[in-house]
Amino acid sequence: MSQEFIKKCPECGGINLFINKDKGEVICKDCGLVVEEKMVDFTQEWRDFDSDDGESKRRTGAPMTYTQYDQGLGTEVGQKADLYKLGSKDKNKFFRLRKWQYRISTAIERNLKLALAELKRVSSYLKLPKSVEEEAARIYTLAVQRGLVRGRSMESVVAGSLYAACRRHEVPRTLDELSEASNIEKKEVGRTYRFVTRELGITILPSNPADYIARFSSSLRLSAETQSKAVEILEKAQKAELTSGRGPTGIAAAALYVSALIHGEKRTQREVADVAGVTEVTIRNRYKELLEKLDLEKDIKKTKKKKKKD
DNA sequence: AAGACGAAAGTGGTTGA
DNA sequence: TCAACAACTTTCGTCTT
Repeated sequence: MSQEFIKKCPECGGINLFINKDKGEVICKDCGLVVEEKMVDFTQEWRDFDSDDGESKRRTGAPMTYTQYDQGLGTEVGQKADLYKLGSKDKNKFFRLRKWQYRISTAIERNLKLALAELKRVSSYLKLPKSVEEEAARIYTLAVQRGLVRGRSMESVVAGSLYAACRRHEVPRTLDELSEASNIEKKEVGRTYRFVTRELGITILPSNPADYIARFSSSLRLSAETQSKAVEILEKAQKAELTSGRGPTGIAAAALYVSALIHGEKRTQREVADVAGVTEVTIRNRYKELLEKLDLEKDIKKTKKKKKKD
């Protein structure tokens, strides 16, 4: 196992790293950056196969999960059915405990319970993988704990968390898609997304146009060659610095459009624009840039000539 | 007739004073 | 907080297939 230990804070270079094993986080004491989340638990895992007291060292149980509002570990203080066993002294104690437990749990847990139901709904609507759903739930849980939901609607924070989780796992859905699935305005999703990621110190890698290709390509029913050609074009485009600052979907759409032309699988600009959620004009602009900088015109002409022969 | 192209004006978000 | 700005959209007229 080659697990690299982080010794310096990548943000400020400080060496005052605080390791919180319970939360699985490493936090820089100097600048507050969350250096590493969900780190591996390095404490000794006790395994004991053949001694008599092995039972007590075994760790079992259902896997812990963030999509369960109490992470599947909730405790209920007593059931009414137990009451008949207790004397009056114990009954008092019982009620005090129950009240106490009720107080501490309500606010946050009730919120989580509702929110995670919504999260699951949206997630399944978008057919997101389980890992993304988990990540989103984790992000949302953190957000609630830090009181970031105050003043925002629960749904919008859910949508923001999901969007962030998608980005982190490189299974990008567009803001439009999230907006549609969650019934939250696009700009609101974007706003809470930015807010949540900033407040939680989640590093956001700029989304890569190539990640969109596969999905767009399949909804346009393009061949695998066209798809890989599009990725190829994208790589060249990135080297020519055509991608920075532009919307990733527009670039992906244009690359796919060109690639389709080259392989004689023509799609109209409108068709491509629709699946990518951009306008024809944007595709045209990107398309024009691609032709100019990447010298692709000859490839297109080739396929045109071929067609004439047929 | 449908699609491609381009110009011009409008929109929402970022940035820097 | 405001203005400048870039990316993107909307709309519309013209050209091409």
